[in-house]
Amino acid sequence: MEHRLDRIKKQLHAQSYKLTPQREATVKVLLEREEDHLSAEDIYLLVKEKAPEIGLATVYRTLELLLELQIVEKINFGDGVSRYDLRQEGLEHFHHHLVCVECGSIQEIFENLLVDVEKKVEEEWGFQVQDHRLTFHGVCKKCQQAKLKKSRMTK
Amino acid sequence: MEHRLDRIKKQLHAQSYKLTPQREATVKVLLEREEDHLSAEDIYLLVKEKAPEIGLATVYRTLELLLELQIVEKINFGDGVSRYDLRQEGLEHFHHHLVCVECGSIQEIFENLLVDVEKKVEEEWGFQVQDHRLTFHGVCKKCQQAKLKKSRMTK
DNA sequence: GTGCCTGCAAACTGTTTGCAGCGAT
DNA sequence: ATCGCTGCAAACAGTTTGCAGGCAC
Repeated sequence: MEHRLDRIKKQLHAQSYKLTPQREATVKVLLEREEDHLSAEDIYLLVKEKAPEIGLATVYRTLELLLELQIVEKINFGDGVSRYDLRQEGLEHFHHHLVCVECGSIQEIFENLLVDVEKKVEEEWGFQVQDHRLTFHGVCKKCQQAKLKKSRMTK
Repeated sequence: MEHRLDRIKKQLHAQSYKLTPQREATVKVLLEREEDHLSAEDIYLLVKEKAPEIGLATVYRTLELLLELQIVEKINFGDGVSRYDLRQEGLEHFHHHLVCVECGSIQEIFENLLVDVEKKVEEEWGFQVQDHRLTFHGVCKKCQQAKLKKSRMTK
């Protein structure tokens, strides 16, 4: 965990930005809650626990900065809120998401499922792909099992 | 074009909603500008040309209704605005988008490129897919050619 | 008259901006 | 002394809501 923070620190310095206490607290929250797809507000509240004097605007500015440095990605699952997701180190493509319509959980897929699809898009549509966003909406394993159980009970 | 309007009218009636003049004007705009990925504001301005007395709130309410009836889809390309896209009749899956980072154009792909991918997701992750969102960001054919031309000129 | 639908204005939510102050160099 | 960074408050943009009136049945 620490090494990732260090690497981010270096990335910032390389572009002559500083890793201020507020920025560090924000990055730490992102690292700790990596799987969580937090909104800016969520992050703000969590950062406040570490650094109570921080302002929401600072969180937004930090996130914008991290976005610019490609450390995080901004995603939008359809509710009006932007969520922030750490990019995987050493993974050139953006990972996919499985959003459960029952329980709202969000699972991540790091395997690149789109290699063939991208090839096809480049060949058949002449479109030079740089990045992608892929989200599936449906029912997660857990909720399927829960539903099954329920239907057996009512039988 | 008329037949699609008729069909939508029937869909509304089936759920005991009325196709009021305002709703009709809104749907007509959506049909006429089908390829355009309009925002609510865009739609509002276009509808105003047909029905100047309409209010923005009505447009929002109509779009919400159409969303509920699965006639349109709400999409978000990352700028803060929701855009509305007519679903293709007789196409069960939601179509894909190619967003050009150079010129901002948005191209649609109606072919379902995700059949194999969805199968894999169901099998390997146990996730029961209902719908998907796939967007590619990159450079469209036109802009690639324009860039090529430019680079030849500077040679 | 009942109930759906509308326009308007106000409210709300998430995000951005302006500004004065602070702290490190 | 400069300059980047911060907190606060105000501004802003997109969307939603409350409400009184209107229209169709």
